[in-house]
Amino acid sequence: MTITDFLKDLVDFSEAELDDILSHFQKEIVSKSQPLVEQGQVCRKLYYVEKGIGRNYYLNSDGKEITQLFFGEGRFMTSLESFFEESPSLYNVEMLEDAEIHSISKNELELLFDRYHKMERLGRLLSTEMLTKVVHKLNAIQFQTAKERYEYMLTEYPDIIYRVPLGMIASYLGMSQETLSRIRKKKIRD
Amino acid sequence: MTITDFLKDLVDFSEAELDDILSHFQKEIVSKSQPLVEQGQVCRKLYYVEKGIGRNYYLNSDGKEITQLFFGEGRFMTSLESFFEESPSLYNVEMLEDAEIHSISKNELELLFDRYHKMERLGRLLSTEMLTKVVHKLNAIQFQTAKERYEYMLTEYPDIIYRVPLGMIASYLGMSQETLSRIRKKKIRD
DNA sequence: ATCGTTTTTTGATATAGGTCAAAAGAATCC
DNA sequence: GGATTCTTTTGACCTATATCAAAAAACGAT
Repeated sequence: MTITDFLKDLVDFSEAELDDILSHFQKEIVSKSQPLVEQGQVCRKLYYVEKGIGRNYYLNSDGKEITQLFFGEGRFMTSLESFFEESPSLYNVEMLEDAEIHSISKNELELLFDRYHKMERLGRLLSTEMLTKVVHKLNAIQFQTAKERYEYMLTEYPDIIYRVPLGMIASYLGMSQETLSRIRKKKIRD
Repeated sequence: MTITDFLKDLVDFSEAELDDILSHFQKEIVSKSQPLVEQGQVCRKLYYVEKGIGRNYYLNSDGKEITQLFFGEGRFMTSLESFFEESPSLYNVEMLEDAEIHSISKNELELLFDRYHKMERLGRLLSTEMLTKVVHKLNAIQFQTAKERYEYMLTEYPDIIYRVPLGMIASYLGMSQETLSRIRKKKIRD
């Protein structure tokens, strides 16, 4: 879904408003694995994912990559806290496929928030939506077995599960890659 | 912190705006354990917690209570998805102490969002803040040992940890009450 | 203060899922 | 199209934490 359609769907901007808003976004073509943000840097941009899948991840104390969130097409992606509070990012952000994204800096975004009541609404709606998604995930992780967590992933992100390496999904679901591999095998047999 | 001070701190409302906004909230005195929302009902209100601690929780398939989130003083509390999407709540919501809260219905809130650009901003800021908190928790839960999760709780919610029963904290942290009891005992010895 | 209820602790035992290591299978590159 | 690298699977073993059960402690109401 193009960013234009996405914005129109959520809030009924006028043509003029929409044009102005879109003019503050930059289209970027990025290739697979090219880092957009690195752990320790301040994340300066918010991205809309038009094509591709992104993720943010960090290296734990054993140097293992832990995927925190995936961002599919039609989602806004950033290193949340870093972007909004201009603090060093705890996460790396990257695209997992060659991708087309649209970026906007914090200043430009704030400017749009100031200028348009409707833009502020858009921000609120997106933030609330994201919040409910994260709460869902939290629920899945907090008290479910490895098998149930995999099933949650299957229903919630069927598009993503077959497009990214197993190890990333495993860490996203809070289990080892070996465990996920065994679960998946057992699933297929059933 | 009173709701008035809280709102003023976040966004610079004029006196008139603030008066109008506050007039849409109802002050409620609720006693401990009195249910505000029950699993299956639609949650009709958003609450500001002025005094007391609230939580939302659900009963899992074994009938055990799982606490999902705590809401301390100065926080907005609701059954998130239920309130915004008017869907049956997955959670029960209650106060854990005799409490003073301020409530607003979805219609009145939407009315304020429509009326004031600044109100919309308030909503966005609160939602974003909540989002980062939940992401933090997710992080803590996803890959940390029981001991580390307890330490996260100590630093993130030192006020809450000594005011609510152990079992609720244990389920909030995704571990059994026995495990939390043993961890805490060991901590004291060090 | 005392009885009943709720919460916390403790001990014994069980198990889901982790870790390590190696093999098998895919994908990528010259 | 084989060599190299990356990803997934498999097996053996181990550990953190769950579960069960019962005692101890704390809390609340009369």
